[in-house]
Amino acid sequence: MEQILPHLDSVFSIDCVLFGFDGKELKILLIERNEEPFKDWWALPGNIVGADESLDQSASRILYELTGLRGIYMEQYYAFGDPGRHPQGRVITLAYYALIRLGGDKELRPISTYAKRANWLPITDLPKLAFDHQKIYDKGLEKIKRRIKHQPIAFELLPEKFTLTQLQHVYELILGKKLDKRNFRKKIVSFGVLKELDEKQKGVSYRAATLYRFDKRRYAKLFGKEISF
Amino acid sequence: MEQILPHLDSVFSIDCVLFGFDGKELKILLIERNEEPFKDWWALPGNIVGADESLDQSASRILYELTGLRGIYMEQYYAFGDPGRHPQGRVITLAYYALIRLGGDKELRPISTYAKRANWLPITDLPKLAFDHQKIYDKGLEKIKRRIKHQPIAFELLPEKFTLTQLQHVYELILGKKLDKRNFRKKIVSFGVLKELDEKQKGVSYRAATLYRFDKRRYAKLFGKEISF
DNA sequence: ATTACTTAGTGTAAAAATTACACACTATAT
DNA sequence: ATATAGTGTGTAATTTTTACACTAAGTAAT
Repeated sequence: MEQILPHLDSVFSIDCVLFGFDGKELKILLIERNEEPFKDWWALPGNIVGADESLDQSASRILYELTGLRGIYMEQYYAFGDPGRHPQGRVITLAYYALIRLGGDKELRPISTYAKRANWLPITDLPKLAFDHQKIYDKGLEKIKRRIKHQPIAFELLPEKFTLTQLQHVYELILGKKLDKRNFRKKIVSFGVLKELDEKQKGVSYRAATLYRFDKRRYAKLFGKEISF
Repeated sequence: MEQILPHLDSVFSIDCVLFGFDGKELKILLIERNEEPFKDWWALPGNIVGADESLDQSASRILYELTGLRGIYMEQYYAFGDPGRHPQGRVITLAYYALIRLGGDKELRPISTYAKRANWLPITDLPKLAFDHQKIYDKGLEKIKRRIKHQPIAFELLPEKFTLTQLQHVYELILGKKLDKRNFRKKIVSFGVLKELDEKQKGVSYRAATLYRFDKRRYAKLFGKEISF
């Protein structure tokens, strides 16, 4: 990424678009840069790929260093490499996205040193981003919009046990449109990858909803068949 | 790519999976390597990204150098960068695919010098490939299988004027299954991106089929709506 | 205990899309 | 004229999608 600038002909980095969901809003993790260029700007977190790492390993390491999280579903989605994208030299960057549930049990570990601070900012109100990071983010959002229609990625944003209303909420946020409650339930249940639990939601001041869990086993068996929203 | 090996810490290259269609079979372009490592093996054509090129420009240049073709629909789809993928050092490569119609008017220009020869080989009978090129190819095929369901890429494999039977043939080859003729026609026509011409097929020894053309303008207007096979 | 409030949870009918399926037509070659 | 090979077309049954509104269940306040 951009915070370290060795004097090489070209640098290969990974930038991460970390989508977080706190139960209400979709957010992304941004850092405020402490160095030129783009000092004081917000930027996507990223880093340089290590010599002996695979790309996925590198992405996992970077995610870990920035958030303390492991075992997160993460996927590379596009390489950005315009010669002018970095003012100080050729930096080709590979973009990954990850989906993370926020709040709840463990708080995210504070971030590495190269930034003034890091913050989860709601995607509805993002600041101007450094470099071509707006473009990287845009493409990432586009990507998960498509992917959520065919892959069970929404569950990554939710706690292990969730209600159908919460799940619907995630779909609505990512797709950017309201869905019909009855039709949503009919369809999502018909995929057969949800396990209805005997438990109910707790701590709400109204009728508690049934909790569900994503059933990875049954999903694995479906392989080949396509989910389609 | 792999034929040139400057003594740098890491090298960034582009490899191309060029799918070609000759009216009968799906083929890909392979080169026979003339140098170690993997001397005499078949490999995907590729090259190193130039210092002042964007990634897409670089891919276009490489395609042009290898085939003499310009203006081909081409898209990056995955970066491969396992530390061990190249025996002589770290080479991160970005894979692009392109779809090309073979035969007909202009023959492909012969290939650069770094290979003994280049050949279009049917995908049903591929040799062992150098490096991790089998993996790159597999992922590329997977990619176009998905993409052909939502994007009008099949037309890139056909001449400008084509029959519905030829179009169906392309879909069947890529999807790897037979389709019903009447249903296929109903659906593909319903998308509204085909222009029926007044011309008929020529040179066949049976009833000549009507020719169609892909209507880019009407497709552009559809943007937002999804084609779905 | 009654009431007010808030979200959970459910069914159906109409419309649209998908599937399965077979034969007559047309051009050419002999 | 006849054989041949691929073109081009319609419909009925099934499945999927859409649109739509009320009762049930639990909590909170009185």
